Amino acid sequence: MPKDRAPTRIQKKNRAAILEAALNVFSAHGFRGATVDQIAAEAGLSKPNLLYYFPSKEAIHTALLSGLLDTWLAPLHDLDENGEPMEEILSYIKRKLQMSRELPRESRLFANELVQGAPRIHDALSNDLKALVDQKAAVLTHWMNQGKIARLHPHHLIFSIWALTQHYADFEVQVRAILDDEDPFEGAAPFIDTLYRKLLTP
Amino acid sequence: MPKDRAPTRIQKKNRAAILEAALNVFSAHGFRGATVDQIAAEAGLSKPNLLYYFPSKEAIHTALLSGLLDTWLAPLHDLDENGEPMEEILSYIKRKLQMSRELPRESRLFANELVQGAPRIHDALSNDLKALVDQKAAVLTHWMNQGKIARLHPHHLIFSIWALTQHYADFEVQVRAILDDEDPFEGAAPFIDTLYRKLLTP
DNA sequence: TCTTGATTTGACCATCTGGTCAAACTCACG
DNA sequence: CGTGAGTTTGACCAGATGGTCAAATCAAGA
Repeated sequence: MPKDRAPTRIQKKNRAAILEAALNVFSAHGFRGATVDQIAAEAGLSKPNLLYYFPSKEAIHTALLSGLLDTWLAPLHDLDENGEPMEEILSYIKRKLQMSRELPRESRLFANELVQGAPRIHDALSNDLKALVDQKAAVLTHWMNQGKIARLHPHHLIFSIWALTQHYADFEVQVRAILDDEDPFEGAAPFIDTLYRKLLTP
Repeated sequence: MPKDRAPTRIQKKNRAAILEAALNVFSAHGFRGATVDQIAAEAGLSKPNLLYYFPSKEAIHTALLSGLLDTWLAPLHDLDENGEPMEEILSYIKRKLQMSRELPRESRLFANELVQGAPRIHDALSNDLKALVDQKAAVLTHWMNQGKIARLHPHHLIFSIWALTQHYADFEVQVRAILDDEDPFEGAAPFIDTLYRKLLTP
């Protein structure tokens, strides 16, 4: 294993290749379903070589998850309490859906983890995530009190946005099996926009 | 393996115990994450004894999935084209949410399968499921044409119902991590009801 | 009770999988 | 160049896992 000096050119390249490969494999098969050989092959490395960069399969998975958590929560983080309520929320939803479209592997990575009880990120959920959600829920409540948006349970409002947007990435096969040729996101975007416009109008 | 006569008392009991145990294990760990030993232990059988009733791990999984698919789709199947539109849809949603509450393992079993690309039920999706959804989508369209409910993309309307209701079962850990003590379904039911009332009112 | 098919099990096997290690090879830099 | 750190690999290992099998045990009808 490399010492903890500044990473060399090769280290940067290989670490990145490993994480990229791991994202493919973990998101498609879950933690248990992924094999180190598979990840190594996809990264263009031998298994021992891969384990030269990460001490274990678990370490790769952890690195991936924690590295992506911020990205994943960025849209919610960006919800601005000083902005125009309806506009802020609809733009949050738009960014969230965009994310499902552009980063479906990331979505499925988290989905896999969550469906199985989130054994490896339970802490992040009840600490970082909960704190962020509670804070934004307070903003929503404030807007409701001002009469800017309809009064609803703020947490469930956030859950509904997650559910609706991530559904298209997480259960893409199902959606595609039902929508023959149609691009799922093409129809989803206006549908979801309409939905929340109606729902949030006081 | 037992001959294909009428199943004996013992066969019935053990097959049922195996499927029940398999539901626990597969829904919690996914196909690859589940082990035959684990299922056998949970069913109170030895591994060879379990494999006396089902020829393979795969066979148990298949039997489970196909045995539960009907149950899973029953609420949608029951959507009555001759009923009162708004009432029919809201009652479908209610039953679907009830199902997530009472059968979360089943929900997660399918979720696990879907997130990973549904390798084992792809056919059922593009045949049985698609046919059912297309048929019910036509009913929704008819209601929209009659002006009984707001005009929306019928397929996405159905997807949204699935997303919102199943979210509470599939990602229960996440929901519970954020809602401290609160029963998730307690708040979800009125929220979702309000949402669709507003959305569907023409 | 006796017989026969149903049920159960301990022992076993091949394969897969995460991980190790020493030896070989490469690269950057003095 | 030469050299030492960084990188790569073939061979290997231990444990887990899906599955097999012959022998033992059990259940129920004649």
